[in-house]
Order: sequence, then C-alpha cells, then structure tokens
Amino acid sequence: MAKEFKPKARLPRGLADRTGAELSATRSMLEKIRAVYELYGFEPLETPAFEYTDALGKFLPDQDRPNAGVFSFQDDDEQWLSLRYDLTAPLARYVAEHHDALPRPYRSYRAGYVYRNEKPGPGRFRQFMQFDADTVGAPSVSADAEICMMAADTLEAVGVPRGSYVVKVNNRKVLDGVMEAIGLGGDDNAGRRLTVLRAVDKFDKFGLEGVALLLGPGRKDESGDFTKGAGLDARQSALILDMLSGAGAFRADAEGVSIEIGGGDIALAAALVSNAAFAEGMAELREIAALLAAAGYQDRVKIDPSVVRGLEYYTGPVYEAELTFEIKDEDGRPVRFGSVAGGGRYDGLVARFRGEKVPATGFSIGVSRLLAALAALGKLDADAQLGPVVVLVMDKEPARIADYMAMVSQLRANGIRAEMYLGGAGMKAQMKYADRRGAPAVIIQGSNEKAAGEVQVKDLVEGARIAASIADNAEYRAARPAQFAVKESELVAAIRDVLERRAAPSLGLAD
RNA sequence: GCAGGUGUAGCUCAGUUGGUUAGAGCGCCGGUCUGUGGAACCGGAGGUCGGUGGUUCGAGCCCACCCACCUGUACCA
Repeated sequence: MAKEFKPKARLPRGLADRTGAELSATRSMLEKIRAVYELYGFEPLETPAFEYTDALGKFLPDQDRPNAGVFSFQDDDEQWLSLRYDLTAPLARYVAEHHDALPRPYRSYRAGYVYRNEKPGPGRFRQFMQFDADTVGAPSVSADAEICMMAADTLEAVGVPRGSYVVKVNNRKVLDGVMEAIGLGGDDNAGRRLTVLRAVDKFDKFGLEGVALLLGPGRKDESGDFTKGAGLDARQSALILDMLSGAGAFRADAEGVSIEIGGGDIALAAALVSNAAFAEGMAELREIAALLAAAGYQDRVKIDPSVVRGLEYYTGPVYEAELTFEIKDEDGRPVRFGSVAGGGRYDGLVARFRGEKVPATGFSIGVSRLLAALAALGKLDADAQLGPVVVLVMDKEPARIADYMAMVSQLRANGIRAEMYLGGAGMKAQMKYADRRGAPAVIIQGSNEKAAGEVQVKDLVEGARIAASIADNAEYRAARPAQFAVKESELVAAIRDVLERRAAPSLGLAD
C-alpha cells in the first residue's frame, strides 16, 4: 500500500499571509495615498497582474526559464506571460494601446501587488504592493517637480513627519555626462559604466570609502567575500567622489546647482563643463530646484548626485524617497530598508510600442516596505481589532439555539458586530474563545435567566481588569467580575453601554 | 549566485568523552472549580533530533552530500 502523501503546510519564501491589524493598516494607508493623488488631479487606472512578457520589456531567448527576476509561464498557445514586476511597464502598454483615446497629458494612479523573483530580505518581498502615479505626455520638468512635491505630501499624509524623510533628485543626463568626461563614453564602455553607476548607487550604504574601493580595485564585505571594482584610476575616481561629497568640482543642493572648477582635476572639470548631456541635465536640475523652492519644498526635496535608480529605462530626472530615522529589528539591530518610494522620467518606454516618442514621468510608493518600516518603528497601532460580541451557547436544544441566534440578529440589526459560539466546547472554553477573539462582551443565558426573562452580560475588558486583583480562584468565580443581569428587552442598550466604555482602538497609522 | 553562520516540541533553548525510554521553561488542552476568560496547583497531548547515505556493537552528538533558514554581499528592468 502506498504511503499517504501529506503535503507540508508552508508558504514559499518571500511571501506573507496578512491578517487583521496589518490589513486594516494597509487599507488605511492606501486610502491616504489615494486622497493625495486625487487631490493632485490624477485618475485611477487598474491593469491586470500579468501581461505578455514582451509587453513588459522582457525578451525570451530559447530557454525554459526566461530572464531571472520575473515569474513567467507559458499560455496554451505557448506565448510567454509574466507577472508584473512593477506598475510602470503595464502603464506604458496601456497608454500605447489606447493612445489616441486618452487625454494628454494623461495623469493616472494605480495600486497593486507586483512580483519579483529575487532573494527576499528585511523589507524585501517577492510579492509586494506599490502605489504609482504617472504623468504621460508631459515633456517639461515641471511634471517631474510636481511628482517630487506629491511624493513629499504623500509621505506626510501616511504619517511620516516632516524631517523624517527626504526626497532626493538627480538626473541621469548628469551621470551620463560625468561618464563621458572621464572617458567612459561609447558602447565599448557600457559594462564599466554600469559598474560605476552601481558603485555610485551604494554611496549611502557604504559611504565615500566604500564607493572609492568599488570604483577602484574592489571591496571585501564582512564575511570576506570580494566584489570586483570598476578599475578606475585616481583621477577618474576623484571626480566622481568629489561629486558625491559635494566637496570638489561638483556642487549640487537645493539652493542651486553649480560647478566649481579648480577644486579637482582641471582638465576633467573642463571636459565636464563642455559636455552637452551634463549641461542639459544640470539645467533641468536647476529648473526643478527653482520650482521646488518657489513652492516651498526646498527642505523636503534635495538635489543629490548619488541617486542612480533603475539602470535601464530612466532617461532624465530620477527621484527616490528615504526615511531618515534608524529602524531596528526585533533583536535591536539596525535594519537597512532601502528607499520607500522612487521614480523618474522614462521618455522611451511608450516609444517601444509606437514609433513616436511619448515623454512620461512617474513614481511609485513601496506600500509594503513603507508599512514594514512604520511597523518596525511602532508607528502602526498594533492593537488587535475589537472582536464581536459573543453569545455563549449554554444549552444545545434547537429551541435555545434559535433564541441565541435571535439575540445575535437583534444585535446585528442594531449595527453591533455579534456572533453565536459555533464550536462544541463547554463554557470555560467558550469564555477563552471570546477572550482570544478580543470580544468586548459575552452574553450568557442559561435556563435560570431564560425563566426570569433576563440575560447575563459580561464586560470582558473590565472583567479582566478587576480579575487582576483577585488571587483566589473560588473568590474569582463567585465575584463574576463586571457581569450583570439585564432584561431581555434591554440587551441592545446594555451592550451599547459596554461598547461605549470601550472605544474601539484605532487601527490605522498612529499620529 | 558568492561568503559566513544556524538547524532538537507551536516558541525559546538544554542535551556530558558517542551509551537504556531525548529534556526544561513558555504556549496549548484538561482537571481541581458539576455555569465563567485571569492567578495557583495537578495532569495530558505534542518530536521520523532538517533530509539522505556512511562510520560504529551502538549516532541528536562523528563523516559526506543535499535541503531550509539567518547575516553580509551580488543582482534588483
């Protein structure tokens, strides 16, 4: 006889089940973000969770497993489909498909789960929620500036105080110009450019020394593992490091964006100043900085030359929002969460589908990560939701069950969450059940009470408080703390009294 | 992927130079208390010691391979 197959009850890594308090916190956060986006004039759009793989910008070589990073599978007709890994690529598909019917600029927002086939970690999941807003068809950097302001407003709306976050802005054109100035232009150097950009992106993680190692020979991590560097010489590294530290040839902040020639290598600085991409990028950054300052956002949104963002589809300004306070895990160790929102200009994404160029810019809030960060910080109210009133079953005759159900119906008709105990256990277990459910009260009606036309109402919260001062069990039982009899006709009013004393704890984000 | 670390009950962990039936605390279920969530006392359930193979008279402990998880790092459109 074959052994019975018993599957192990388990969840794939990087995925999570979500329950009561977390769900209501998520709902509350989504609602707050939505309100800000609506206020800015964006309209909702929802797209499905998976798309044709090529529509997402993935190309499938002849292999069973398409590009790592996405979850893919084949349809009946053998076409490849992929779970969306962000909400931007599907938007580009939608805009391209309905281009002529949409108002331009087209301003839309959407929330949903996205999927990445990557190694999970703290604040990193394989299914997580993003909340995007995008402006498609607006070439001017005003659209970028607006997005940055909205990012700041949104973070404050979900409970991140001003000063506890920063929105950083950079421009891919500036980075491109720097690459060309240090001689890394052209297709031949694409690989090294990538390595340099990745090194720059690590600035807030490893600091100036770490980036210097990655630009040069390479860097060893704590475990002794070695990461190969970009192999730049000292002059090349110096220009980039000066740019990052703001100390030398390059200077960029909210008050202005400027270059000081003479701080570093004069020849390189001159090459940089005469570079077209650099000049264009700098001009755009200056304009963004001016717009932000005029609107009073200069302290919340900063120009920061270390921001790189995604390496492929961004073509101009890029932004990234970070929380500036330290987050600790359960063991008290600091956790690096990464950015909680990010975005940028992607003028080429829609053009993939249509010949013509369609300028677009947008950003995405990592709802799951932001929620995890706020939870780790204790900014989420962790109180369990107040449960339903539980009607205990003292007697299992059908007639009495009907009585209990009638009581439940009456409470529900009056807008009070209520249920009859549906298990098979005795009274003690029923009390435990009510306790575990977070019930504010239970209703007890045995034959004695029934005969008297009464019900017993027990206030569980008050009862627990009183019980703490009773040590002897016999006394505890005799006292029946916070329990009282009411006429059947007064049941609803009595329960209302109990609930009023127990104002439901808020479930959203704490102030 | 790479480097390092850790795997014993639901959770946190003990387990002697390899030696009878693998333990504790907490949690869970029940009893004391025949109708009351707490506390106390008493009792109970719960383990293929991550898996497979090997060494040995004998393996939770030693060896090999595999798996999972943790930390760092890489990648992250």
